[in-house]
Amino acid sequence: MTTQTTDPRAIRTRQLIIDAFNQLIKMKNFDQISVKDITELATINRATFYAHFVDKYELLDSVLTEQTGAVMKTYFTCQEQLSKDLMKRMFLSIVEIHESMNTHCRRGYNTFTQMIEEKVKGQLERIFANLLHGQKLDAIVLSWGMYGAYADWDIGSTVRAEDYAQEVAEKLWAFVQPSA
Amino acid sequence: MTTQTTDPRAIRTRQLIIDAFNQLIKMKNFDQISVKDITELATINRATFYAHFVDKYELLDSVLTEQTGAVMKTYFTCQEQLSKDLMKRMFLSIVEIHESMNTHCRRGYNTFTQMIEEKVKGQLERIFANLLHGQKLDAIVLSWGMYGAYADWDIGSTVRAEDYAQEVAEKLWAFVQPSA
DNA sequence: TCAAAAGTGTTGTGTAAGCGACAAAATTTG
DNA sequence: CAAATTTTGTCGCTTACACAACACTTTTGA
Repeated sequence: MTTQTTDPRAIRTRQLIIDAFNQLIKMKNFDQISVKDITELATINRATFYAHFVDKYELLDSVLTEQTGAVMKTYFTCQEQLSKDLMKRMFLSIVEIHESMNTHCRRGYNTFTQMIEEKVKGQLERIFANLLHGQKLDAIVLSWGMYGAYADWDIGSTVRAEDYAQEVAEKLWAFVQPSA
Repeated sequence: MTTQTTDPRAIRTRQLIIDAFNQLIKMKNFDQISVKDITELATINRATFYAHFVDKYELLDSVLTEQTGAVMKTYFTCQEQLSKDLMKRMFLSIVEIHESMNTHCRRGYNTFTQMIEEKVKGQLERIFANLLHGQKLDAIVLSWGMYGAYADWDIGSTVRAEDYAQEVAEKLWAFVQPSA
């Protein structure tokens, strides 16, 4: 939860930076994009960039957060009850996050996977913790477990994502409901 | 020739205002568009609007100038030599200016025709004066004559614009080259 | 290999734009 | 018609951004 300005100038400028970055990342590797490139495309002053982000790595970080969050939002809301179906959709959202990142940043996808993993696990953990009313350890196990399952599926599973998601949801559900 | 800022902030803001206005003019009559509407859609402060334009009438004026100029640019450049063909294209540009205005602002087109006439005649006069190296009276006669021809054609001519343009060009050419 | 060029991050100063408030039109409504 | 509401310009104050200059690091290429 960063400060979050309401000043329309700051909002516009931030968006200009993000838009410019998203354009550049389609064509270049992350490490061959300079802050100068970004600010020139965004038609803002370089000094202004540093008023919004400490460096391009923080920019990347916040873009990834935004992207992953946006995809998740299309699969589920944080207000839902925990359920097998919710878990299934959480898994499927991970699949789509990677797919969209892969097509969006073709060039540098591999260099981002580590960051994406951290982002996604972090967000999943927060959501689980929220739904389980603060059972921190459970939330950690679930988020890591789910992401691990995804990573395994990604390596070379031949099963359809849908089916695998179902299986994962069953397993994790059993974990949170050991009674049944 | 207004001051013309190079400050990217001012350029962006001006564009935001113009874009917002162009959106609104598609849906509302000019006189039911308030400055407040424009600034809200443009997400700028109302006070800022008045730093760029004295009122919405000046905004309209400069938008019309821009639009007519943009269309003309697609038909000819100010660097050309005066020729029958150039005159023909000048005439055709008038036709297109009215067509595009008509489809663009459906609602309030009629209220603008007077302003468009003044803009177009003014621009044509400047171009003619430039090409004729400052024969002011010739330039006036030519611009009024050409626009008058357009107005007449517009009322109810059944001739194709192309053909009429050819005719007009011949006539005006004879005027500037009385020797032939 | 080393000089030129390009990029980084920071700072001070000036300016464009945001914001709230205001009185004075202009519009709407009862 | 008058009261209520909206719109209009304007003003003082604050903030976000532009710009130029800076020392510094990294990349480039002759």
